[in-house]
Amino acid sequence: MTRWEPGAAERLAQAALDLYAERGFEQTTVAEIAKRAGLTERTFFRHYADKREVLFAGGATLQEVMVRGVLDAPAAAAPIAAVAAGLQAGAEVLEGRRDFAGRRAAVIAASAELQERELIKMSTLGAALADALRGRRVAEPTASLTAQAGIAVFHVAFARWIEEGTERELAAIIRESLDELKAVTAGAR
Amino acid sequence: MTRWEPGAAERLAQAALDLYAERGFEQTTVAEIAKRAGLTERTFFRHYADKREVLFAGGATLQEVMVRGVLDAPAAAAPIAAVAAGLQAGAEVLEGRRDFAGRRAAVIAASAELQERELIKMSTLGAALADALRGRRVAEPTASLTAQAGIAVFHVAFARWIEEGTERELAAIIRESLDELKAVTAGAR
DNA sequence: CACGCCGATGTCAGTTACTGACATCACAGT
DNA sequence: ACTGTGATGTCAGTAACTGACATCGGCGTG
Repeated sequence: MTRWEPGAAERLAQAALDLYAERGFEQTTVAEIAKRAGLTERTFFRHYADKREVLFAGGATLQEVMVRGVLDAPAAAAPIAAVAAGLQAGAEVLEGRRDFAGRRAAVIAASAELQERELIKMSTLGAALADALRGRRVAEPTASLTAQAGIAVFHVAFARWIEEGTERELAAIIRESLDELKAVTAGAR
Repeated sequence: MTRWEPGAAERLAQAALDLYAERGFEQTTVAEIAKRAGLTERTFFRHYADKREVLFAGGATLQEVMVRGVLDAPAAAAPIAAVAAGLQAGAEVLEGRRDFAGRRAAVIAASAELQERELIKMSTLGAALADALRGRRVAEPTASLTAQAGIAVFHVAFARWIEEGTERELAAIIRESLDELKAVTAGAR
């Protein structure tokens, strides 16, 4: 007989996503989330640093996968190609969870506060990708600019993936967006 | 005899920047800021929506100037060139306030919460630039990607401008960073 | 098997960001 | 003089978050 049901963090995350979707992020109190998960408010904050983080905790995994993808790209690959490889690796992780990703994205889109957190996560990811590029002996500012461009591509592609009702794969949309970026910047200056 | 000293918003902003710099953002309470400005906490929130916004209220002006710069670029200019014109217009506004910008940047760099707010302001700026491009009949996704790239360039250039102790002009650093972006993406795919 | 430590949770009190409702009073216009 | 208005003050309240301490099953150790 266990003293508590296992999976407290998962129950909290599920309850939070449901409540945020039902009545909005600002209108949901942490006490309500905890109650629905069968726990107390204090326990919520032991698992998640704040009310927003419950939606973003999974992002660390995605970042690790992408960084590995960049590092494992062929040594001869150009910086932008290495980043592309990282994005593709990340896309594989997401590929099976489109409806979860969509529900989560809708909740975030409805709250300015959550958008702030999303942006800083993206920025952290960009920094991690830049770091990976430097690990491949790419110099600054090429590393940072390339990583930023990669993030922009991912952002645009992810939004399209969620928006399109179709079965089109995220990986394909990323390739397409990258081509578009190339076309845009070709005429620079 | 006036009932209150004028310039309440400015006094609050000054007091906030000073205190954030002295002891850090999280360690400063709104009550302390208000007291130093000779006002009450409630009045602080009448001028600024929250504790962070006091550092970002001026950003609206910068955005307007940049948007105008994009719209006023020659009709023949390519999207990326129009964005570049907008960034240059923004640079002019900042050019005279390097030490203020530096102090503010240092405070923001020391706080994750403030970085979140900074990022969303940058994102809003990016959206506004994309909108301006669409006003120039640039189609999606070119408009968004170009604007994003412009933001990335501005971000990198601004950081360098603050970091370098020299008298080098922000405008010049922006031109240089833009050239680097062009070089990076030229090899894409 | 008894003991004792550990880790996840609960309980409780406190701080602080932020909000709504209402009061005050110099100033401006009439 | 009379009155409306706007910027501020006062006060009470909600909810995010934190620190300190209590609880008690499970697990390793002797």
